Amino acid sequence: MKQNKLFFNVGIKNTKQRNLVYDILHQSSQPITAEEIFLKYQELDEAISLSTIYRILDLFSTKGLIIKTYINENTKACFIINHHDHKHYLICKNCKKVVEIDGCPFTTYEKELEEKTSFTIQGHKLELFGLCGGCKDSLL
Amino acid sequence: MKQNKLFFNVGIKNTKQRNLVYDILHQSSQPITAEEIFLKYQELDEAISLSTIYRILDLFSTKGLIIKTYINENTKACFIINHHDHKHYLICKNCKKVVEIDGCPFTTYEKELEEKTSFTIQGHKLELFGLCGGCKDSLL
DNA sequence: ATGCAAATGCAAACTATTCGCATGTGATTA
DNA sequence: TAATCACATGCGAATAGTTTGCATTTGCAT
Ligand SMILES: [Mn+2]
Ligand SMILES: [Mn+2]
Ligand SMILES: [Zn+2]
Ligand SMILES: [Zn+2]
Repeated sequence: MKQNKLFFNVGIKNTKQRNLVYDILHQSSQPITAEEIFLKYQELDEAISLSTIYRILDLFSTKGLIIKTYINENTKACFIINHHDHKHYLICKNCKKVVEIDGCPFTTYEKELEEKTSFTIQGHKLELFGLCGGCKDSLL
Repeated sequence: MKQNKLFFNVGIKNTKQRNLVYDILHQSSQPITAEEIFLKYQELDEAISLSTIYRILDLFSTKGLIIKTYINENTKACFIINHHDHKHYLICKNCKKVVEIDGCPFTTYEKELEEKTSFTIQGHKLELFGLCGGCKDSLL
């Protein structure tokens, strides 16, 4: 099997399953669930065990290749390629569309808060929700 | 049983279980899970079925008496009394302490975003995480 | 090519939550 | 106060998402 630079760099083995799961995540513009990956995998006429997908997603997460997130008050975990840029999402409550927001509205706020609370702030999660342009119109 | 004004107002029956679950939520300063409620209920030498707790929490949520939230990237749902004020939380990654932040850093930001994205924004969820004062010290 | 640690597949376990159904209870009415 | 009845509860079973144990297979260093 052709060496995978990405996997080699983080010190994990190169397998057919990992390559394909990575490709699927890479081609997805939105966060996707383990089961969605499973289904896309099958569409490519390949077989994989769902537990292998979970193990791969876990590994990718700890190696920092992907981000695990619970979007949309959901019970299912979602995964997305880690582009190493800080992103937030806008989620349509009606059609569940997820739109990336660029930029982050916090710059000074976290500093203020650190002083007020004596916490050291390491990160945050911001999710905005509402109705997208399309749904707004169709719900008239 | 003494009439419960709060329950009467939202048109639901007054039961021992509902009263006690409400009290437990009311006395908790932090969001708590169904199971935590179950355990506190038992500490009061009362018995209840866990499924009844889930049904009560569901009812309280739809009646607007409480808020269901998935805090801390957690797989379990948490519940807290609805004080009808907009709150955010600061969560310690080490000890899991949850601290309320007063105020909300967004005022103009949502408007800007509506223009940029054509979404109608109806709400948002912001969670900040880091280390609390105590944990910062003890992790030296 | 060989050996071995690590990855996979499968089934079973697990956790949080929901549901069906028999029984019990609170609110309304007489 | 007693009768009524819709609705609340308890119990166990079902479900959804995820994890784990173990036998088998595979990638990679030698
Ligand atoms: Mn941000
Ligand atoms: Mn806010
Ligand atoms: Zn939409
Ligand atoms: Zn702490």
